[in-house]
Amino acid sequence: MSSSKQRKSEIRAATIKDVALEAGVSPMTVSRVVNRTGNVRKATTERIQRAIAKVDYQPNIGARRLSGGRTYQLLMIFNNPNVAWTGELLIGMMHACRNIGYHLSIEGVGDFEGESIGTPIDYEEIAKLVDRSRVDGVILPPPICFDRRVLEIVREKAVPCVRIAGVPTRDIQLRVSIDNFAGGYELANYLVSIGHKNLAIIKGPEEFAASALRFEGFAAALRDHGLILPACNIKTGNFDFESGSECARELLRQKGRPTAIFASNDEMAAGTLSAAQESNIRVPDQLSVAGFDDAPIARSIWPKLTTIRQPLRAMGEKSVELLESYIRHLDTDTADTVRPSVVLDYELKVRQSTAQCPSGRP
Amino acid sequence: MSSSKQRKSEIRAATIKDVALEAGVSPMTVSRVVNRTGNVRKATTERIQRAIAKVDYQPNIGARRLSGGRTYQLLMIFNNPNVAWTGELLIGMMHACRNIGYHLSIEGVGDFEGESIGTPIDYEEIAKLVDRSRVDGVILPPPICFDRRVLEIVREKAVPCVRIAGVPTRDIQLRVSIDNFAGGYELANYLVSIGHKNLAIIKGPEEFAASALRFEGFAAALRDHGLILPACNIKTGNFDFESGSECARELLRQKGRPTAIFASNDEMAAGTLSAAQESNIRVPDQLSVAGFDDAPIARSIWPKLTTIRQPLRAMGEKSVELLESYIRHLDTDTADTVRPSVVLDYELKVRQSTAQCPSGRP
DNA sequence: CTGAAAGCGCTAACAT
DNA sequence: ATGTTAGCGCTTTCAG
Repeated sequence: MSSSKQRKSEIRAATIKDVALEAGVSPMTVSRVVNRTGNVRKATTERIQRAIAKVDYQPNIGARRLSGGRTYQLLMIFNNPNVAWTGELLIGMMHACRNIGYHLSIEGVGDFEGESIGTPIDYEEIAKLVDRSRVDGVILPPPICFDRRVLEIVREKAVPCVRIAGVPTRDIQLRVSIDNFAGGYELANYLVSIGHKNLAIIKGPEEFAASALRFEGFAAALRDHGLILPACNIKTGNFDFESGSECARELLRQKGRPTAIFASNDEMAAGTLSAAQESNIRVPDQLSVAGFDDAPIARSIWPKLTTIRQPLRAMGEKSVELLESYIRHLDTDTADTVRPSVVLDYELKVRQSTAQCPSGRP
Repeated sequence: MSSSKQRKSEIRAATIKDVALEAGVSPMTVSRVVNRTGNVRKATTERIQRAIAKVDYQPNIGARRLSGGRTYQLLMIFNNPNVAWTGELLIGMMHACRNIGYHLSIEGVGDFEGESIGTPIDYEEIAKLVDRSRVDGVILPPPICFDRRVLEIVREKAVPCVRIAGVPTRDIQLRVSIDNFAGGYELANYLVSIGHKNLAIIKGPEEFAASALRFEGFAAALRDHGLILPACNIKTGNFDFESGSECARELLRQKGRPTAIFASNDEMAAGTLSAAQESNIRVPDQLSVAGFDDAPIARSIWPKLTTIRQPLRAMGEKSVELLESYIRHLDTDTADTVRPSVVLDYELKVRQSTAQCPSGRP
């Protein structure tokens, strides 16, 4: 009377025995091939691989975790209330997990019911989470991946960990990111190329390494063009809509107000647009606004945002792949063959929120 | 040399045997309690439950799926490119899954790389997915839950299934939703209460049952107030930003243009705002705009959207709980004790995109 | 380089 | 109402 028995299309899935029979070897040898544990003759390996394809074998994850030391389970811990952003990563991760036979669980920490980033983190909760969940590895997206205490906890527990964004640290090597500095640089370069000379930036929170890099790239480009970035044109927001519009209001209130504002992410760029509209400043005619991320919101507002696109899904996939290969190499003794840091390509997306600098202005 | 053995805090997790020992019963009796399979004396049950708490026992899902008929795995199939929206559901689902000891996998079908809803569905792909993944149950959020062919496939495979939104059907009973009719009604009622008489609606795609209900509720409220809804004030969009602005442009181009527009979801409402801004129509002074969902975007644009809030996370949670209880009752013979349809509360959120109807206009 | 034996934690089926 | 037995599919360990 079990539920699964009531399913009509019940066909027994192929097991390791089926493959062994098909290839004329023992299950153990098949296991070695599947787990790439080496020490199998090439000819045998190929024969087994053909057999695997033929019977459409997929290892039973339940059996694996029962016998082996691994749990075949990864955990993503997140505290970013921007679900659209995190969701894009998540889709990539789940996709990669399916491909490599892993499960993914996710845990939200802190108050991500609200919209604002940076609510306090309960460190004990995280420690417990990592202990209890008994996962093979942990994935940390921003902003939690910038938190030193969290990184410490992960190091103490000695659980393999990959970070999305962030900068390399001594303890936690695995990392997937784009080149945030170059992204900031390219964006500034573009804004200058269309005539802007009086530029402003809304930085992200100080703790975000990615945010600092975007700022540095931006500033470097202005320097290289012989432009100055006055302190009054540098604001610091919180990566959310409210802080973006807050900072923009301050910038737009100034006498010689900037002709272009770079908000360090799309949410704050949306806030900037909002502030401009409140003040009847027309974008892009009177003001150019650019964001960073190419989050869904970049295309769901008017005007659509010029932005630097991060390949979030690809980053999610890569993070899982990287982590898994690291975990796998831990068991053999070739851990050092894993390249710890993967940097993916960004892309400048020019849309309607930026335009040639209105002539007649400095 | 296994990776897990290198973890410092390695403490063997409690097994069913530990519980049995602690409670002075056999593992089998513990199993019966854990799985609520009945036929255990109340006193014994309580003793076992205390033991479970004491040793902090959590069933090993791997062992469970290996021995039992169940896979303890659910599958969400989605084709909605709006990741923010689907992501909210997902968070709720994952949360519930963790609580009940299930795993969740997700599969995107169709081209959800793009932004537009309603790309063609590959039915064979779905059939294969359900076959291959061998899950205990399937969760279908909109819009895929409105697709008749998909529902047919699920019925043929006889796999338990819960739908988010949608209307009851003969074959697939399990369903979580809000009262879309009432939501549409309440929103229209509110708009009329603040003086609007010339109202327009942008409907969602015809196939979406939820969309049709919102429309009917909206229309009913107008009728009840003695107002008419002329055909020229009814447009049909695609639940995305582009179609929303497209429809709004048409509405605003008209002679006696409406003073309030209800877009059937927030994405289309955002598009409506965009169209208004293009035409220099000030919202909410000259035009009120309302959406539906309270998706994240409702609070990331200016002016913030008046909308009907759907409790998406709660809906995600409920869908998993409902499905699991159904699956569990399949094994015993009390399937009919599961209430198939759960209707959660919506909430009218009044924000800045709506205002008193400008007097002097009809 | 390959195989045989044992057991992971749990539950179905069969006792009692 | 409770206990016993067997086995799920895989990997670890130990033998060749």
